[in-house]
Amino acid sequence: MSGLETRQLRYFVAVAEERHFGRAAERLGMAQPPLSRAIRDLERQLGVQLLIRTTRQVTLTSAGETLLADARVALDAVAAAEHRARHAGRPVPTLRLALKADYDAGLLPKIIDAYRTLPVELLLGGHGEQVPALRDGRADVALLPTPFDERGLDTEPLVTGPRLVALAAADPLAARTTVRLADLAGRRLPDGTPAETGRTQQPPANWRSRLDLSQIFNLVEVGNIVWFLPDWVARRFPRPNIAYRPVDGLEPTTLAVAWPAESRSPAVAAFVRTVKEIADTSFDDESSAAGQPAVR
Amino acid sequence: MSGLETRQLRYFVAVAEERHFGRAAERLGMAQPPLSRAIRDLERQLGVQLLIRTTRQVTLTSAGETLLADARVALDAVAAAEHRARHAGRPVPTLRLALKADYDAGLLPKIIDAYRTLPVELLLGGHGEQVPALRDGRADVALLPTPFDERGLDTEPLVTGPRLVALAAADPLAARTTVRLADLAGRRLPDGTPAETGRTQQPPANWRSRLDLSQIFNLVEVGNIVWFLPDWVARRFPRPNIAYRPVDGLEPTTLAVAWPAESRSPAVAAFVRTVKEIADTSFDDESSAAGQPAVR
DNA sequence: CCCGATTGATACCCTGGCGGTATGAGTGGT
DNA sequence: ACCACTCATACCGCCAGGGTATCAATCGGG
Repeated sequence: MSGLETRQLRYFVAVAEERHFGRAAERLGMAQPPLSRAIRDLERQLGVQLLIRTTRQVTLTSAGETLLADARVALDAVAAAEHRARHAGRPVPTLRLALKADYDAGLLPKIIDAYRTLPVELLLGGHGEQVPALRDGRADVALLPTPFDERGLDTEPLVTGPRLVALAAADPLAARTTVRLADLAGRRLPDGTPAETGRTQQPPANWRSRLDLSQIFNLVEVGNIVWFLPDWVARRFPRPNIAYRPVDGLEPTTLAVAWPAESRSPAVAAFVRTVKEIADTSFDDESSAAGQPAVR
Repeated sequence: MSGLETRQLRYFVAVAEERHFGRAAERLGMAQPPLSRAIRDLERQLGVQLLIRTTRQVTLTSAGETLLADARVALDAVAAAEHRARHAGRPVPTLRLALKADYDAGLLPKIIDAYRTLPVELLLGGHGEQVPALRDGRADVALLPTPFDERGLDTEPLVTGPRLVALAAADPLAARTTVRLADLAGRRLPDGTPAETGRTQQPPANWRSRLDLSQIFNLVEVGNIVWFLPDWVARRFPRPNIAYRPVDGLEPTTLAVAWPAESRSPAVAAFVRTVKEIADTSFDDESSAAGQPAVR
C-alpha cells in the first residue's frame, strides 16, 4: 500500500543480477533466508511474480526484467539525492568534474585556468566510471570519450579523432601507414584479449583497468602487446619506441562533456560554455584532428 | 552508511513542502515527535543541515532546497519502478495513454483505430496530471498541450494552433474578429479568477478543474464567464450560442505526444509513429490550423 | 511585561518488522 | 540411489521506528 523502500529495490537488484539468492545475500552482507523472504514479500506487495526459482537456477520474468531496469534508475536517483545533498552542505561549493586520467586531450589545464566560477574538484576514475558518477550524483559534469550510454545526460562534443593502435616501433606493422583489424592477429591487449577483436564491444562492466597509460606503454614497447586509443590522446604522448597507426574499421571517437540532463545549475552551464570555447579555439573549430595523419 | 530509504525522503519532502512539522506529520498519518526525530536523524546521516527551525517557522537551507528537488525526482523514479512492475505483471499487456478529456484534437478515434500493436488503456486526467502520470510510471505515453515541464520526457509536436477565447454569442466582444486580453476586463473564468490575466501562469499546482467542457460551455452561454482553449479544441465544438475569437497576446499552443525519455519500449515508439502520421495527414502536413481564421 | 498559544524538541515506552539460525524439501548430477 | 546444492519454512530475538506525555522557546496581545 504505502510504497516501495529502497532496501527492497537493493535486495531485488542484487538477486536479479546474481541470479542466485546465496551470492546475493553474501553481497548484501546478510543471510539467505531473510533475503528470500524479502523477495517473496516484495512479489506479494506488487502482486507480480518477478523471479522463477528452481532449485538449480533463478531466472527473471519479463516483469522482473522491467523492474530491474527501473530499479537501477530509481536507486541511482536516490543515491544522487544523497550525494548532492551531502555536497550542497559543504562550506565551500565546488564543481566536481569526473574524467579518465590522460583523456582530457590536453584541455584540462586550460579549463582549470579559464573556469573561475567555482573551484574544480577532480574525480579521476577508470574507464566507464564517469557515467555512473554523473548518474548517482558524485559528479556534476564529466569529460569522457564516446560512445557511452547517454540516457539521462546532456552532452556536447569537443574533439573528434580516429582511433589509433599503439604498436612497438619494432613491430613489422609499424612500417605500414595504416593497419586493418585483421592484421593485428597474434597481438594481445594488456588484459589478454586478442587484439583483432578491436574491443568493439565495451569491456565487461566489472572490468577495470588497473594500468595507467605509462604502464601500458611499457608493455607495448616490450612488444606483442598493443593498445587502442584516440589520436587526441596519442598526440600528447609521443614516444620513441612506440608507433601510432590509424586502424581501418574502427569508428572515430569524440571527447565530450556530459552532465545530468535535468541539471539547472548555472555553474555547470558556465563550465560547459567555457570548455566548449577552449576546445573550439584549441583545435581551431572543426575537428582539426579528424582526418589528419597520425602522430609520429 | 547504508544509503537513504524512501521513507526518509517522503518525510523530508512532506516537511519541506508544508514548512511545518505538525501539518507534515498529519499529512503522513503519524505523530509529530517521531517525524522530528526522523528529520534530525536524516540530517545527522547526511552530515548536512537541511532545515532552519525556529519555534515560529521552518525554512529550507540551500542544501535542503537541492535535496527537495532531487528527492522529488527520486520518489518519482521509485514510484515509476513500482507502477511499471505492477503493470508488466498483468496478463494482457496494454499501452496506457494519459490525456485530458476533449484535448485530443479529434485524433483519438483514428489513433485507437490505427494502432494495433497493443490494446490502448485511457487515463483521462485533469489539467496537469499527464506529466506526473508519465513520471511516476502510471502512463506509458501522453497527449497534452504545451507548455509543460519536459524534463525527463521526449516529445513530438502534432498540431499547433492559436488560443481562442470562448464568449457568449451575445457578448459585445463577439462582434469583433479579434480581442485583446485587456478587453476581457470584467469577465471571469469558471474558477473565479479575472479573465484578463489570460491565465498566463499555470493554475496553482493543487487546482483541479472539476468542470468538463460541456459544463463550462453552459456557464459561458449564460454570460460573463469566458474560457480559453486552443483552436484545435474549439473547432470540434461549434455551438450556436458561443463565439470563439483569437486573442492577441496569447501564445499559440501545440498538442504534443510525450513519453519518458529513457523509454526503450517498441510499443511506445510504434504509437508515436502512428500518432505522428495521423496528425500529419489529418492536418495535411504543416499546421493547417495555425494562422487560419477561428471557427465560427 | 507577563501570560497564553503555538510549535518543535526531549524522554520514555512498546510493538512489529527485519535479520539470524536451524532445518526441510525439491532437483539435478554422478 | 544418494549426495550436493539451493531455495523455502519455522522460529527466535532485537532494535528501529512510532506513540504519548511533557518541556522549552518564541511571539503576540492585553
